[in-house]
Amino acid sequence: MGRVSKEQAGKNREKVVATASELFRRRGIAAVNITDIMSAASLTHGGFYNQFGSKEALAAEAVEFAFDKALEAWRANDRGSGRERRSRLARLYLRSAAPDACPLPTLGSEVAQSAPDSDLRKAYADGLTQFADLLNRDAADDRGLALLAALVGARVLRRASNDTSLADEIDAAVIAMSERDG
Amino acid sequence: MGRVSKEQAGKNREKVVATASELFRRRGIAAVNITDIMSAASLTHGGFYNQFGSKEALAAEAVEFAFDKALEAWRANDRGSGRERRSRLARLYLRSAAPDACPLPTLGSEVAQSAPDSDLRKAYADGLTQFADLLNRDAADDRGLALLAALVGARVLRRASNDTSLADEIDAAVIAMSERDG
DNA sequence: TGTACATCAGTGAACGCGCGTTCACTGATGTAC
DNA sequence: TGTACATCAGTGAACGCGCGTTCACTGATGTAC
Repeated sequence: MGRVSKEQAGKNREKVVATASELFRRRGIAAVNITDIMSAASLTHGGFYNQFGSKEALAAEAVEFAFDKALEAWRANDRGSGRERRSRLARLYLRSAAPDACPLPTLGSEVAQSAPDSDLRKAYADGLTQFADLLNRDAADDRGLALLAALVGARVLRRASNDTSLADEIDAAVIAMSERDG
Repeated sequence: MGRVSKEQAGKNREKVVATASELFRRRGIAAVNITDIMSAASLTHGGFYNQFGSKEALAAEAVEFAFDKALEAWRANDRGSGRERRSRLARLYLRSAAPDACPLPTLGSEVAQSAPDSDLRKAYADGLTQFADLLNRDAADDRGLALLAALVGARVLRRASNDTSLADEIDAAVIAMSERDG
């Protein structure tokens, strides 16, 4: 194919990050290989190391990207205050599908396995802080933090079980909590 | 070493399951290899397939074992009712360390990647149902389910972030919720 | 109860596959004159 | 503005390592007589 314009190369790079971000959120980091990512971005795997230092470096970027998208969706729906605000955000969170989904539940355990000072871990911790701040912003106590934990847990449990009806019950219970507990 | 008595072989098998159960809860399934498990149980890796069909088969058994241990700890502390009962169980849950810890947060995403009809998934789903039933037992509504989600989320987030103080805050918020929300 | 043989738990080396990473190569882009 | 050369994004084959799994072997246990 030969060399490609700088502009095109930049676009390709962005596409790889966005693609990886979605694949990682859907299937986890370890379960997705470089070839998967590159071919989903319409490239071949060999060129990967022209753009990224390693798979983990890409993972860190992809996680940052994922948080940006997820937080963006939250900010776009950030109206009102207190209980009403939290329950709107909770509903949004539990409904959002892969491309907009939050990486907190999906990638938690893989991040837990990465080195304590890795960029991946930093990206995750940073995203967590932003979510926590946003959700807890207008609470006198820590209701927002408890809700965040419940949201993350609800998604973890839904993904792992194939019992959709129990997962639906859990979601409903978390939303009910957000409406009650204000 | 030569053949070993049936009784000893049985003990060895149990030890492998118990060891694997702890290692998996601590580090996840993929991050622990057969050699790790067998040598932690004072055996060599070659004998593994005398006792187990595959790593995943062991994982399913180890997860069952883990749920048994975790549920046992809960049942031993199951007193009172309503809000008070739930908050006691919540405290216990958030404090328990690896050998007694619940597999729900740690193994969620690896289970999510396993085949829909795998024994691993069944073991996980079964454990989830038991936890849900137990915690939600005496609630008129689904408060127990919301709390379970929050407990799982709190542990996922603690493991993934190295920000201990935020994790502590989240735990406190979940406990506060369990005390308030009764 | 003792003896000969079969079984099979455990050992350690080896196999094979998947995957992250490297490398020689291509040819269009970017640059120097 | 055109031409010659250098650069480097992308390609596809190959490398090397880790790990699940297999296998030939050992020798104590279990069993048949």
